[in-house]
Amino acid sequence: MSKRVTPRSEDYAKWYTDVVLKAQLADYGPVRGTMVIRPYGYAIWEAIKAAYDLRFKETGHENAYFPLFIPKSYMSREAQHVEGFAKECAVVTHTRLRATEDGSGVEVDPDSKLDEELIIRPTSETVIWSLYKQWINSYRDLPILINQWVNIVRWEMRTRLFLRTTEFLWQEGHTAHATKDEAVAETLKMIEVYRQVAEDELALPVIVGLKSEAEKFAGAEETWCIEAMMGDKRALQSGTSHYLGQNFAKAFDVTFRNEANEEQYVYATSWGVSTRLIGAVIMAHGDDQGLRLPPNIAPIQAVIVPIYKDDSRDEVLGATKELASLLEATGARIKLDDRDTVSPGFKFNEWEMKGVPVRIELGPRDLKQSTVMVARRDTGEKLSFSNDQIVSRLPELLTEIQSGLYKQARDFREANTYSPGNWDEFKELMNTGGFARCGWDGDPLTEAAIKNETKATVRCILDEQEPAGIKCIHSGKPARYLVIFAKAY
RNA sequence: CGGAACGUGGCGCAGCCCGGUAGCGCACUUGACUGGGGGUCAAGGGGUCGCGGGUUCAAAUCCCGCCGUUCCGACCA
Repeated sequence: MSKRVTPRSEDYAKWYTDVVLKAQLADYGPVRGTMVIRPYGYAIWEAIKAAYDLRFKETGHENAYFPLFIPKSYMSREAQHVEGFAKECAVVTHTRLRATEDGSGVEVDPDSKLDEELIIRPTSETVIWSLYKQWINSYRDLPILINQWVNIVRWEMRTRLFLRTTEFLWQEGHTAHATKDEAVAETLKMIEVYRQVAEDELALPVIVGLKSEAEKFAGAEETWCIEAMMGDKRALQSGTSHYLGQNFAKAFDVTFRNEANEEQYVYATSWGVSTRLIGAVIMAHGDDQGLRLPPNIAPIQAVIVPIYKDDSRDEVLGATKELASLLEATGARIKLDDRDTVSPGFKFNEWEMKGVPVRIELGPRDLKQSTVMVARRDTGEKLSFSNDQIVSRLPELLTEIQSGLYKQARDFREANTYSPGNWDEFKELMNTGGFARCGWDGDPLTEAAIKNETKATVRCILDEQEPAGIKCIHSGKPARYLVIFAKAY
């Protein structure tokens, strides 16, 4: 493997894969479409997870765990749901192996065939609603506000590390409510939580909107989403929150008695974000040196690299250890890279590849002057600070980098968001890349035609209100919605 | 599932056309020198050439079959 990553301008897809592999975030698993999340990548996931989990709990949700296996028959209860997921379900048909007769290996034991096959969850609405049926009898049992952090399997044809893999990690919230208003409010509350954490913690500017009929979740009445622009100007759906109406309650016959002693179906929501967010962070912030991590989710916020010759070694190492504990006392996540086996130049490149926001160099020169050299990953700037300064400046520096990365990504999105005036301009824009903010007549046939001609899809509907005086970019009819069109991952 | 390419030390590749001792770079091991942007020199270790069959005195190389992977489409968080 070469030392550098493929430049983004040369081959964006290859750049992405290079960064994932060289920053040691993930590796390919032995089964097609699977990935191994390596410790550094998993640490990023843990930070993202912690940020979301905190907000979920603050908004009244509890974590639980539902089984991986779902009876096949459950999948067919909700008509749209089965249509949406049937083609990508992994199915368990047998329960054991046996040695082959010639002893050369193992084979499926035909005697162990299951009467009813099991589906490995592609999402858990069905299994969860089969339990909610048992748990809900009265309005006094509502609302139920449950979340789970789990792995799921969707047998995709083509996969890409973090963005689309056969198995991935996510969280899925599943709530049950007595009224439509309450369920709709929950749906909106959670998309707002998604927006906040994406923007405040991942420094990922997102657009909040509603999915079109074609793009919404299989089984939902309405799907709300957050959409982000990646470094190649394509869109990435980064989180979704669904208002499910009474669809699953009806499919699983979940009713309750309201205060007037009337039997009613329960209203539902579900919402999820996945390890795909790691892909979003990589593509929103990464550059040709590798990853650039927002300090709030960086496993290491500042790395200290000692620089010494044999005669200065003990003195420098002593000083860096002291500095490390001073900086740790500020609450920052610090790594002292005291490996003696690689050169400082190697460490610089390695930590830049891994996106550590701040690098602090300390060598004999600094020792004499009581200073340190500080390099910012976001701007590449190198600055000299006195020993005292760095301790008070580091927290500020991390805050600046956090907001700087957000601002860079938002400016990039704004600079690449256009309002094309006619169909030719639209087509040209979809060729060169970017978001198109324009009118759409709301007709699924128009949407399909646009996708067919340009590969662009409705990323989200910005406002449910009919926009005055705006025409559909494709049909020229009065627009039903103001939307964002873009090519998406 | 349609189109294309590729399977050779851990990784990336050359060798194949034209059959005859399996090679290069990176990585790895040991030592010395080095150390402020991916170090230098020296000495080492490691390969059933994806699997199965065929042709041949002889197969990484030619032929047939299978398996796998990647890329491009359709599908998708």
